[in-house]
Amino acid sequence: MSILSTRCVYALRAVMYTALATRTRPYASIREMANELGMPFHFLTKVLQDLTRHGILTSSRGAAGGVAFARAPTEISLLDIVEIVEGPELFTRCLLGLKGCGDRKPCPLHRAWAAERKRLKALFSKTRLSDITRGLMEHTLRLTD
Amino acid sequence: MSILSTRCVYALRAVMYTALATRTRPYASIREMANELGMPFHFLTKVLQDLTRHGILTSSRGAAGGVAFARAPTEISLLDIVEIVEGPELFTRCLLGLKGCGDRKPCPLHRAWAAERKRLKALFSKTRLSDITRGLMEHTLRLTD
DNA sequence: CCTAATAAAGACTAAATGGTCTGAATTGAT
DNA sequence: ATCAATTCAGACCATTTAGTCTTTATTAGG
Repeated sequence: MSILSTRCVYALRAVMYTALATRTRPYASIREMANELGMPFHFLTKVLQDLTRHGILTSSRGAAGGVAFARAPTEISLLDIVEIVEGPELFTRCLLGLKGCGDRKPCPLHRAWAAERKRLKALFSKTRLSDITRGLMEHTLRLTD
Repeated sequence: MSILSTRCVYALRAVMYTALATRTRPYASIREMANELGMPFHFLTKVLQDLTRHGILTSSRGAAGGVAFARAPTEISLLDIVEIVEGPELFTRCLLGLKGCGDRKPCPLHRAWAAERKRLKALFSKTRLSDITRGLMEHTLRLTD
């Protein structure tokens, strides 16, 4: 799809949606979220359960249930999400998958990639959900096609 | 594996190997390449056939056969390889896969990602095979674990 | 206490990706 | 001409990822 798996993309868009939705009510409904964002409901459910198990979200069953943040949204970075879904090494590993690739005995792309992955990682770690929420409320940002 | 598919990683490492091997003989043997680089032979064959069909490589069957470059290695960028294997939009599309994501009505990551993908694309397009070959000959670069 | 709405759990299917195998076509060397 | 080494072609299998379905446990509200 892109450089991220669809699981990961769903997770990111979903937490952004959750950040917006939980401003007006205690829990964001997964079914509603799936409809709004055009994602398969059951699949989204699994992705969010994963985030719940990892302490990003809490959930409530039953009527008016859904998911909310376990920690303050300002304390959750997009990197937290990506690392849970894609594994912790996306921005650490060699681009060519070589085991001992590093400054000594590098692969042909090591130098350039080492700088780039640092930037990429920073992109995700510096982005706060709270900033995104504001943009979504003002409709200057969007989460759907 | 990484942000690139294993097909793509194989393709990149293979052309780098080919650039090195064809300095001393007309064709690089695919079987030898598969052994040296630790890749499944038949799978690598397919990946290289793909590059042959797209005019990056030429091949020769029979004894002493193998693959060589169809164009001068200095005229082939790593981006050419990546775009053939991963499709032409890896560094163009929205990170969240949204259709009309752009400067007006952007997704929450658009601004940051637009800058980043440009860099990433540049990383691949600016890297010349010839530079890599030199490093490989001097053993300051490597293609295996 | 009931009931409807909801998330959790897990079995299952579908599609994409990675990998294997066999046989045919081609080539260089003997 | 023959033979061994090689790529090419395509069928096939395995693994991973994406997606579906059904059942159970839980919750709020009447």
